[in-house]
Amino acid sequence: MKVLSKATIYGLRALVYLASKKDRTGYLNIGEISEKLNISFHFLTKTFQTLTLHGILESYRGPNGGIALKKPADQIFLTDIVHILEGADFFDKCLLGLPGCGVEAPCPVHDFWKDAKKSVKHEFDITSLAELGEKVSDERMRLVS
Amino acid sequence: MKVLSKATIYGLRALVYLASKKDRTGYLNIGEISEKLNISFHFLTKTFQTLTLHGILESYRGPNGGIALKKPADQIFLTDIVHILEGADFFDKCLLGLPGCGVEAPCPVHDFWKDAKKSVKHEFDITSLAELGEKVSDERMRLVS
DNA sequence: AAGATTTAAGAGTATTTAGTCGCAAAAGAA
DNA sequence: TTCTTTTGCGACTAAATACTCTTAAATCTT
Repeated sequence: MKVLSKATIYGLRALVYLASKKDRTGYLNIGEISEKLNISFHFLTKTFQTLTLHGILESYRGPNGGIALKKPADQIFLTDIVHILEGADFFDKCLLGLPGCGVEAPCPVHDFWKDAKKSVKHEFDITSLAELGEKVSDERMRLVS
Repeated sequence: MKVLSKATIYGLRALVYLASKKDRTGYLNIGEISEKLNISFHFLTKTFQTLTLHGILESYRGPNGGIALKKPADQIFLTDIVHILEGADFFDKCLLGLPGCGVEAPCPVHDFWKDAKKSVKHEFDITSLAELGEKVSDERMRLVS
């Protein structure tokens, strides 16, 4: 069940990594992140640019530069990131991709899908980077390798 | 929120259409279906071939040939179709696409995603073509145009 | 048997997504 | 000022997905 594009997946992983490094002050080097997470440097850079542009990150060039979360990790939710990287209508699309499908003329699967989607959206809405970052520092994954 | 490939979306729409035509006996012409649903004939044909191969449809060549559901519509569930067209591991994948992510070494979002995914899977498991076909005949969509 | 109809199958094309590369711009260090 | 580090940004390449076209095979009709 593929839901997110690679750009979003990479962005998410990197942000979770950032959130898990909350002790470290200052900027985190993109090169280092891409290496640790085994993600293409240039690809990740582009995604970070988007996130910087949308106020999730702040960046700084030059030695000891890099990126940092612009807001506390507990104020950034999955929904925010997904909306920025996948589009604002991410949760509004019809499962069957029917253009006219909506409240007035729902497609056959609309109702059933609406419920399932709602529960996914709810998880995205309440899950913050801080929460996910905690789990990483709990040594429960090799995301940080 | 894109979940399904176009092939699956088209296949689903066509199957729902088929299910809604339960009064009609015999085979339904692929050309007619593709025209009614505004889906590329050749593309749809390939998807139907896959579904025929996997026992969802039966096909017949020659005049008055076409395709028909091989089983009653209330015995075909979304899960079946999705597994055939998207792969058997459709509901088993990690949201972040981490290769090693699983029960033993869950990734940070694994737990939260697991719950959301479970509810989607449940809807897929209990929703049959018959149910969706009913809704179409209820004139609630322009799927049949 | 010959021709028409309709699915099967595979090759070919186009579009989208993913990933790479090179250089410009900002900032610090020597 | 010049060199080094590091992000910004645009162009390019590769791969995956979506779509099209042609021909073969099955079946019916005449």
